Amino acid sequence: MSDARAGEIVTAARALLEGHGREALSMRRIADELGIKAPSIYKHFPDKAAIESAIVADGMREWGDALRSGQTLREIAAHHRAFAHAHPALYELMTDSPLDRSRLPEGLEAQTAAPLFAALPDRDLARAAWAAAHGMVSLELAGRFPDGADLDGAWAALCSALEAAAASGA
Amino acid sequence: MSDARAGEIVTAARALLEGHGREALSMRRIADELGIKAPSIYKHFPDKAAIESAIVADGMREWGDALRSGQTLREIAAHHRAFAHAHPALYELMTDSPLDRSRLPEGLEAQTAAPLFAALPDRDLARAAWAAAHGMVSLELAGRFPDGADLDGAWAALCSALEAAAASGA
DNA sequence: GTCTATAGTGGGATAGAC
DNA sequence: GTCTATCCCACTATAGAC
Repeated sequence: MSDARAGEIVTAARALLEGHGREALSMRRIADELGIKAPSIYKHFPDKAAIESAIVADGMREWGDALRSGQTLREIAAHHRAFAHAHPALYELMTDSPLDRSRLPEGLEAQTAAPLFAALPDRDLARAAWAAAHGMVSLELAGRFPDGADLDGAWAALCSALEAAAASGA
Repeated sequence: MSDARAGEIVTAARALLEGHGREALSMRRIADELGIKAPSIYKHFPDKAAIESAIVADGMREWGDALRSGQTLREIAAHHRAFAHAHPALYELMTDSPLDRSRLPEGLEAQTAAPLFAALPDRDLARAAWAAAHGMVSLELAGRFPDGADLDGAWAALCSALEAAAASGA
């Protein structure tokens, strides 16, 4: 499971996910991408979920890195947004179902969230901020805002509200 | 398409969606529920998407009704949350993909959103609030908050921040 | 570590008889 | 307006040969 081929499989799977969307993430297509047959993959991973978990783990590491490169709430929010837009299918895979924490490296989830809790020490407000940013991103990705909507304006309003709350509530 | 049978098909489809989740929403299972065969459905609807659109339209009407029964931002948020928890699979169907507005009654989307814009006249802030509430709900439904997380507290923090912003920004 | 062959399950949709 | 029969597609996964 940690042979070189396993890495190639995860890389191919992620390329498929990011390049052709979530429904392209099938054992057959992953195998095609590598010039092998689907059953061969099972010599390297027990099932499809294991491949997805490996992709999610990679994604969360990169996501955490992106968030860590900001200090203020606005910067963190901007990095969150940019990451999601750069990797929309990956972002959805990472967020739209329960994390299988047993298949993820210990502490990875906390490490990813750390920058937000550093910027917003109040737990309730931090969770609200994480949800708000996730909501903005997922509605954007789902194409649910009207065509002319000023999304930069909505992000700015959101950040202002959260910053004010953090300043007053501390 | 507006015969009595069509209504029964939508009702059965929705019951399946809400009772057994999204993957249960198949032409075969809808037909089973009505004691007919799948091909018969095509005499009433051109394709599966048409049935889904009918479900979404019904859901949006009910959702709008729920939101309209609140005046303050807190009440509207509480109704939004309650609606989503009462109809999780329906809520996801309504929010996780682009609206096919051509298959939806004219003005329905605006009617659903109206209560929020009434409570928060600032468009940017209103969109941020809608996104934030959606983010809270979808992370809740996806089981993405830690087990002990105080979600009522996060909702309260969110509403406080938005109310304060509305009061100061007006 | 790859293959072929296959099991088993599900899906949307159409043609044409009645 | 319902049926049977069917087509075509897709998928995860396993067994066993090489």
